[in-house]
Amino acid sequence: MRYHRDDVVARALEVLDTYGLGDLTMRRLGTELGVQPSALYHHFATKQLLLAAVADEILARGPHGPRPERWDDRVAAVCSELRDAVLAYRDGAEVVATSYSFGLGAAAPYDDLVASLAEAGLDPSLVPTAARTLLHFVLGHVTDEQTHLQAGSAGAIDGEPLPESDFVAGLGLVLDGIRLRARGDALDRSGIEKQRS
Amino acid sequence: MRYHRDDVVARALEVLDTYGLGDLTMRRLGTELGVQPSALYHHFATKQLLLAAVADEILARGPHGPRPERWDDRVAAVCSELRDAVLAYRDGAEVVATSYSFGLGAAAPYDDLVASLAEAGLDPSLVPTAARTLLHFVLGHVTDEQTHLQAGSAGAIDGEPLPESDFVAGLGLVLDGIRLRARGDALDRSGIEKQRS
DNA sequence: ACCTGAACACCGTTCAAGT
DNA sequence: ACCTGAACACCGTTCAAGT
Repeated sequence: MRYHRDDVVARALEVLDTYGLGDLTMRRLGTELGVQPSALYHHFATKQLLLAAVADEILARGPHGPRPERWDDRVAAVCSELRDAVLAYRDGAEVVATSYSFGLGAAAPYDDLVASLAEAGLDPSLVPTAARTLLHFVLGHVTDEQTHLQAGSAGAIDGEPLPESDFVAGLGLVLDGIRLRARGDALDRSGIEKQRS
Repeated sequence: MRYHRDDVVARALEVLDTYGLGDLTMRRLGTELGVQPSALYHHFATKQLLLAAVADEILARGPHGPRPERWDDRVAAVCSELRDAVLAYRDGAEVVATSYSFGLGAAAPYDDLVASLAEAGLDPSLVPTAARTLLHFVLGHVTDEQTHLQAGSAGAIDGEPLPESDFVAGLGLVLDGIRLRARGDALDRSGIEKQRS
């Protein structure tokens, strides 16, 4: 049997979801496809690039609802959809976060956030900062959700499943910090607003 | 030569800082100590637990300035010291973030944040949420800083070094969201404050 | 264009045995 | 208490060669 790049990614996604990231090896994936591990290097130069393609596929398969009109609703929607997308696959958060941190994949949510934040009336130099802050929150939060959920490794704490509302609450914190600056305000250390001149 | 647990951690830290996380293997560390790799399992049951000890040592060696009196200044100080601590060692952010996500190490900054936030006058159910949100921001941001700094791996983007002010700006966003709630306020979607009843 | 077969240079971990 | 020696069951990647 002969495969294309997309077949390899699709099967990698199955292996990931069924056996987890630790068992998604080039050798295991080769076996799964009935092919030598070396054959995979015809499609991807390194395992890291394969994983970046897997990350992008996870995001592409995620929900894509209608984009709300208001910039802050749109930011919230992008973050929620990102969360839903990675939660749909075992270890999805780790795959996407790693790929993002290497600058290889997961550019789409970042670009979406930048586009939405550009309309907020923020100081333009704050837009990339705000976008990355949101991404760090979402990826960190969902990584926690997925690791705490499947406590199994040595010494892992067995926390409760984390209620869905916790994501909304955390996102609300960050979003309010951004909303304040969108109004041109910021809080000083005492929590008293400083009006824009 | 015979070693104690602490000797092993100290040497692991040297290997980490000199050669990076990818070269911090049980075999490499054994060689560095002039000992068989299997000898390390007398001190640590798994590599993961060794890395958790390394993470805790990175934090212990970090700066420990005086704790400001105001809760929000104290939160900012904890976050800044956490950043400084992990930036002091190559791949320090990744080591600490991984250890934290496994629930094995890095509990100290979390506990410090919870203690400070407890005095903020927040709804108590929001305290752990705010603490984790801050941790996600700091660890995500510093991981970015360290990976983008040493662009070297395949396909990595070679972004500029990220100015120090970007950390302060991002932290300010999250902190303002928390400050708003500490006052008993929150912003609705239009950025108009809702007073507590 | 896609794959085989074989090799290179590694991993983490276990375990009986030594001092 | 701390370590050796040897093994088990794996890794990612390269490369000449095949169709």
